[in-house]
Amino acid sequence: MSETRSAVSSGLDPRGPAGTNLLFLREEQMRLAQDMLFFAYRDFTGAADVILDELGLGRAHHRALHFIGRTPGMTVGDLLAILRITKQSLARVLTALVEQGYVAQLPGRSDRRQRLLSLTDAGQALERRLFERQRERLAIAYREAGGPAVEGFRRVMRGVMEPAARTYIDQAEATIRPGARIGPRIGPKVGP
Amino acid sequence: MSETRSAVSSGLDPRGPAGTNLLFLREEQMRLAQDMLFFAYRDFTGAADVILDELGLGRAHHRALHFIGRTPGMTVGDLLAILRITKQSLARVLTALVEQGYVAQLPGRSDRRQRLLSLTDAGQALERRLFERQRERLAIAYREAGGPAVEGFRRVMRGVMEPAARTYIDQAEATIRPGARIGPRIGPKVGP
DNA sequence: CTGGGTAAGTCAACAAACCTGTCGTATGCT
DNA sequence: AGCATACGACAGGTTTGTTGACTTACCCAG
Repeated sequence: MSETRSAVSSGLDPRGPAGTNLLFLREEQMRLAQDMLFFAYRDFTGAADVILDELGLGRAHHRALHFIGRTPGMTVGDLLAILRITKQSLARVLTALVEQGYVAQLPGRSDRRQRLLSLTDAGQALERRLFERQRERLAIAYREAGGPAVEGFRRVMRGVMEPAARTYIDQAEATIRPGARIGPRIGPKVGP
Repeated sequence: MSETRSAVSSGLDPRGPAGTNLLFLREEQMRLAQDMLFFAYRDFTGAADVILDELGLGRAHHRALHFIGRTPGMTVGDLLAILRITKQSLARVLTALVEQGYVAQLPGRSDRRQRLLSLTDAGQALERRLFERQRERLAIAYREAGGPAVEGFRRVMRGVMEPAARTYIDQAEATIRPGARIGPRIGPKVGP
């Protein structure tokens, strides 16, 4: 079943020699990107679902787990700003993760109102299991596409994001490639 | 506050000239891709939310609208296979779109059990409005990244998807670039 | 033409993951 | 002391997804 057949019947035969309607091509290009973002995100996130289901957790939990693992010691507010959900939505997910021993909360040293988030050993182990599934997909993609393509991928993805997210990415990238940045130099520190 | 610095405290100073721990870099590379997929998807889909809210529609409606617009004349089953949701979830969205005059259903000619989906004029207009918002983001990304990067982006995104989605993409791509395919040749074509 | 399988719609009940709004507590800053 | 901030919690609501059982209409093969 399913077949997934495309009935691309919309006119505009671009058979003309020099003319080939550039506007049409550009638009098609972008609609294709829409498709791809949907499919890639669907299949990438879906890769971890099996494990998640086993544990009775959802994708929301995975997202929290991922970002806490990325920047241990982050505050609840930071996580809120990244996920763009409300405090209450996060609270539900977070308390579940804390209760099940995946996430630890420690009072901030400089500001004791904060509860700095980090993964416990169990949390790290779980995050790793989830990551491995997604890693497989990504490894396939990177291998098939080749090094230069991966660089292009990064540049486009970066461009789609909002400025704050770019800053996040640039900082993370600086960890692994201390030279050669695309965007403007970034300041010493960042507001949310 | 927030700092957002990754506490890569796990030993192995990659300062060594030739050694630079490739395994670590590869893993960081992939975690970075995880981040980017999240941010890019979040911001890309979010771009259309303003309009959606105005009309009391959600992202589920947008997704349906998009794919129906992409391949007019598709069956409900096709759409189900693409979205990967249940019949009932789709039914809710679809009946709303039909009732509000955005989507038309026509009985199939060869198989009259089917109800072929297409956008009405109003549906096309709405889809275009939604698309324009997302197009802006994409235009920025494409412009900043440059042509070769876009090609790389496509290759990686394609690799992340499941086979069925690749086929879909390959067919859509064949419309705008009849030559030079990466994947295997695809079947004859499909009547609308 | 009859019977079995298929495409789609529908009803009912439920769960996940969001949302708004409000309040309280501890803490920081001026 | 007074106001702002970081976080948690309660109450109630929406969207979007789920399962399962059932109906209607249709295709096709025997």
